[in-house]
Formats: sequence, structure tokens, C-alpha cells
Amino acid sequence: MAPTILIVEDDPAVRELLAFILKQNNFEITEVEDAESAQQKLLQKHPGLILVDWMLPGMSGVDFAKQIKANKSTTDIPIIMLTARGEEEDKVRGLECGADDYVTKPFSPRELVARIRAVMRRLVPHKSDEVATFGDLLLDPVRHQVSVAGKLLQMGPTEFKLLHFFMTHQERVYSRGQLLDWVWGANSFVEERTVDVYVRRLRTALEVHSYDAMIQTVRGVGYRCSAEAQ
Amino acid sequence: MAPTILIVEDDPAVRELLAFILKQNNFEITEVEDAESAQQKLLQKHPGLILVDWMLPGMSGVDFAKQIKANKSTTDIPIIMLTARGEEEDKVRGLECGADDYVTKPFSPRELVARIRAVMRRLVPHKSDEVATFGDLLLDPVRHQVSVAGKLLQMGPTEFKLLHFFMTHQERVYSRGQLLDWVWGANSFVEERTVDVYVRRLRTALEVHSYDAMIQTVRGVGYRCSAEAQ
DNA sequence: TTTTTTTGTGACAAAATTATTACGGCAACG
DNA sequence: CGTTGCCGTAATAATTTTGTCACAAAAAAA
Repeated sequence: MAPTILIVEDDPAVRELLAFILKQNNFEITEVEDAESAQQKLLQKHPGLILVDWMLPGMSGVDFAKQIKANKSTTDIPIIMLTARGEEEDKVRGLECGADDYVTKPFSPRELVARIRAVMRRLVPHKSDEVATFGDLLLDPVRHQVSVAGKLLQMGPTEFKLLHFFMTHQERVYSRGQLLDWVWGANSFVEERTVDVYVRRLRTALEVHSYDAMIQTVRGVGYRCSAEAQ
Repeated sequence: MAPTILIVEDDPAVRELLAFILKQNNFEITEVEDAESAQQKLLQKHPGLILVDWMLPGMSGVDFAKQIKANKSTTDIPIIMLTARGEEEDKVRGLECGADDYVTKPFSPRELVARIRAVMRRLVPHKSDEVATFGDLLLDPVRHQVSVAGKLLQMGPTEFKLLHFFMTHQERVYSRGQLLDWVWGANSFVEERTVDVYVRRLRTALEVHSYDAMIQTVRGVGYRCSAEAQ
């Protein structure tokens, strides 16, 4: 799933260039001309990153970035500011206002993409690092390992995420749709029955240590992670 | 283990900004509002670096820094001072305050992190110059040599840096992006796939002594250095 | 009991990820 | 100059993971 990038740029030529470069690099694009339209878009959906020009008609890029970073629901969205060459002061202020990086015009496509990737990988990982437990079962997000009494369990990435979710949300029933939202991500086009298959795979991975009963089926509703027997 | 940074800053906005930036860059954070609380914290545990504001309620940042440097048990802790532009800048620059470096507000995240890393490299040599071990494997940063039972292993500079990072950050999974940040530097324009190639080269170098299994692949996440078998 | 609905299971092809190899560029050095 | 060693990338091979389907099994409803 390609991350979406919101481009806020009033100059059509630059905007199209940006869109072109980013599309070439498999990013999804949303384009707007000013800060006001950008805020409209943000109400609908949060992009993976915002690319905003320093100079904009109406609200400036700096003020826009400030607003984004000040708002709790959007503060985690990375922002890269586009600035004209010159003025070191501008760069500093651009960063100080909350932008995570800047790119000076003219820029090379390579640099732009590199900076976007760098910022995203630094800002995206926001996961909890706490070890989750369920009886003797330990899930360590830092090591990315699951173990029972020191013995490691083997499983794929999705099974790991699913188990992590269950272990951190025990005793409560979740529908297949909810599990898709949490584990697969809110806008993934995946069949609900796929959840069944992964629950099965997870149970198989847990089976060797008799922990397969921890994921219980709640008929007509979904699944639950529980210590109590069915 | 990431170094801990003690932030001494009374302005909540600046404090949060600092904490935010540093957390993004893999530092552990302790935050306090004034010099007195900072001294309390120092009794419990020594941080890897202290970031202190020039202006503080109660004891000033300068006096605080002087105290830290005067005390034998804390004199080795690097101190970076935060100053506002124009705020007795020359005096601070004159190094009379005992700090090892200073950063003027407004600052860019890049500059802040760069200075922190620079100061830590400069002032905490005994830390990064310590011989790292992994079983029989020894890595000597001073001699720039890797050996097993006295036999030297041959490898290039990048493989060496990568191995050094892994040996000093065992058991934790790192994404390719994080490895690029740490080993190649925060703003290098290098493809993530390059990490794969260097892991391969490193494994090949370690292969002759059967240490190639120490770098483990964590599918969908990255790599990990671990003594435990997969 | 029979029918209907829901869930479990194994297999499979497509997609994604990682391993491995090869190559051109570049700087240091003779 | 040519050589050498290292760097980063690209191409390709090997491997794992992913999502879906068809069908079996189980549970609920009729």
C-alpha cells in the first residue's frame, strides 16, 4: 500500500512536476492549491506526508505547518517544506515551526524522494515497545519475537501483528471487520474471511505449546483472546 | 541501548519540542523543569548528555553547568546549552559556562541532533571505544579490528561500522531505514536495499568463523543481532 | 432429522520480500 | 595511466508471505 502525499502548492507548474515525480515513485498523490483546501482534505483523510510550499496565497506554509503540528490528531503527520534557494533563516524557521525537513527549489527528483522516505521512516514507527504477556507466552515487540519459556515460536508478520493485537486487547470480542481495521489497516481491500485463515495460521503457530485455545471463536460475532476456557 | 538525554527546560512548549525531536532520533529522554530537579535525577542515574536552557527559574543554566563540571562524578557528562539568539550569545560562545556546545533558538532538528551526536562522539570516547564482544568475537574500535580467538577477520569500513552497531545494539530489531540512519548517517541518500547487500557482505566476512548466524533476518521488519538461534 | 448458516482447513497462484551476484563509478595509490 | 579496493545500485534468483477459493466440518435453525 503506497502512502499518500498531500501536495500544497499554488504554482501549477511546480505542482505538476512534484506530482509527476512522486507518481513515478509509487506514491499516491492529492493536490491542492492552498492551505484552506488542504485543511478540507485533512478532514476527510490523513495523508502519509504533507509537502507544502513556504510561500502560499492566503495562509503561509509556515502557519499551515504550525496548525498541523499543534493539532493533536494531525501532529504525527510528517511535513516537508519547499523553500526557494537562499535565506538560511527561512530554513530554520521552517523547521522550527514544526516541519520535519525542507527541500530547496530547484531540487532533484532523487533528493526529494530520498528526503520523503527518510522523514517517513523516522516518524512513522510509533509502536509500543512493551512486552505483552499471556500466561507463559511472551511477545517482545523490540526483538520482534514470541516465546514460551524461552522457546521461540515461528510465525509470519501478519500473524505476529494479529497476536500482538489480541494480547494487548484481551477478553474483548472483535468482529472480523474490526480486526481488519486494526491489523491490516483501515483501508485495505481484504475479504473478511481472510481473518479466519490468519486466525487458523496463528493457532497453528501456537499449537506446539498448547496456546492455540487462547484465540476463541465467538460464533456470529468474531474472535476473542481469553484466558478462560470456552 | 540508546543514550539517555536529560532535558532541563522550563518552557513546556520548547521542552515538548525537544523531547519530540529527540525521541524521533532514537534517544531516551528524561525531562525536568529546573536545575534542582535535574540534580535530583542525577543522584539516581547519569544521563548520556544534558541539554539545558540558558535561562531557568532558580539556578541559571550556567551555574548548573558549572556545578556539573565541578563535581568529579559528573564532570564527564557532556552538556549542551540552549540559548535564544542574541541572548548573551557571545558570552556563551566564549565557553565560560562550562558547556561543551551550545545551540541557539530557533534551531533545526537536524542541527540539534547533529550537535548532540558530535559532542557525544567527542566527549564519550571511552564508551564507543570500548571493545565490543559477542561470544568469542571481539571488535576493537581503537585498532579497528575484528577477531575471533586472535585470528583477525577481514572486512571493509562499512561492514565494520555495521557490525559495530549490531554488537552494541544486540537483541533489538532494526529496520533498514534505522540502520541507514545509524550506520550510514541520518541524511544519506542511500537505497534501503543497500543494507541487504552489506548484511550479506558482513555475513560472508563472519562466515569463516561460523558467526554468520548472529545477524538474523526478521522478515517484514529488518535485521537483528542475537545470540539465540532463530 | 433436515436444512441453513457459519467456521475450519488445505491448497494454490500471485505478490512481496530477501538473498545473491554482477557491474560501473570513483577515489587512493603506486 | 593502470590497479586496487570500496561503494552503491540494479538485475536476477530464491524464498516467504498473502489473500482467496473450494470444500469439509460444525453449529444453529427449521
